[in-house]
Amino acid sequence: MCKSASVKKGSLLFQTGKKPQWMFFVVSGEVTLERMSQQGDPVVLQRTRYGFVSEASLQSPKYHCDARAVANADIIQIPLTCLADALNKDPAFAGRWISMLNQEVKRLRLQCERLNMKSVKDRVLHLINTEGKDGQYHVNTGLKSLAGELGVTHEALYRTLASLEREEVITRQSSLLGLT
Amino acid sequence: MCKSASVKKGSLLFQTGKKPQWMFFVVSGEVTLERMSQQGDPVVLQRTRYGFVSEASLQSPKYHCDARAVANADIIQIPLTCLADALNKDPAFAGRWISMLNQEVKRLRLQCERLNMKSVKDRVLHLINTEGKDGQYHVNTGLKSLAGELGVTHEALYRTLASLEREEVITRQSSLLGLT
DNA sequence: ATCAACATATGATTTAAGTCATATGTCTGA
DNA sequence: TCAGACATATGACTTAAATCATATGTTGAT
Repeated sequence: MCKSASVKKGSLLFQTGKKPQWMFFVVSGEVTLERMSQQGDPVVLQRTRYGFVSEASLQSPKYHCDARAVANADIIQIPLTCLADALNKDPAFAGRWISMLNQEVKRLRLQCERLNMKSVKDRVLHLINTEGKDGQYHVNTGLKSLAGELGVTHEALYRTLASLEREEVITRQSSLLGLT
Repeated sequence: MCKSASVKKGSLLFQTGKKPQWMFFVVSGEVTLERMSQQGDPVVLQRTRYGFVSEASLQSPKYHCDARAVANADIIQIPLTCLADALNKDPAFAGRWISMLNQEVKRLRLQCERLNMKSVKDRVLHLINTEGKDGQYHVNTGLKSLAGELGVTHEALYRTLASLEREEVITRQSSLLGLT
């Protein structure tokens, strides 16, 4: 019923406009949900290292974005019919699914809150406080990519991190950002 | 089981930190979900004129934001126990609930995409294109409030709208923004 | 081991938006 | 109907971030 697959870095799990047939679960590696902006640069809508990709496509007639493996990834594909069955017949499973969607809604609300902040400094601190653990945030995919998620240029992020470190508000050890 | 209530403009349906007991459905009026930023100004996380407020609080031990009636509102309160029961026993209802969460996830992803745009002009056009209907967006709650949702100052929004109108990219008739 | 591609980093300059000020328009409650 | 509160609007000035340039560090493929 379900099937496993390995996908190469750069390949697409699905494309905008196509009809959803599977639900994808990322076991390892990394998959992003992307849309092209009018300006032609890709916007990352979701980034998954372990979990479902495009949960919201469950009842969609077609995808509204692309899913791209940004690193070699192992994924599990579940037929949507199978998933719909499980949701219908297993209330506990449906409950866990709802739970996951609730989490995603909360995460997205926090991200919107963050993107509403004017200064890069505020966004970085908000990120550490909301996505981090004990004032420690692990940068998984490089600062350039993080800059994109924070809605700022990579230059602005480099400068802000350097400045925050100089002011001794945060510390940096390789890819770990910590509040002092 | 469920109970109706009228709430006055300005009053809170619930507060940050309190334990969720009810799910609220807005029948008329308007309710916002708000959090105070470090700077002390409120950030609107959700704005509902008809529908559920704080769907994501279903399985939360406590609220992570306030719900405020920003206009006199009529609401229905459903005990969470009752809602949980319905989700458990009625797969069709659970399906509709999941559907609603899917919609909210998509809406939030679009909002994040919008907030990632650098210029006010781009955000306004993206808003009309994604939230509008046939290139027409109805401003429900005033431009000042819209400015907040777009993550810009009201002055910047006034100027941008005036400029877009001057350049004949959009038209404005009272509270309707239309692409030309 | 070397090269190419890419991330990180920082300086110089430009620009869009924020901030502050002020004025008019609109709504609401006494 | 009047007054106060608030939204809309626009100008002047400031500022933070974008943009453009350049340099070093890191990584991966051949």
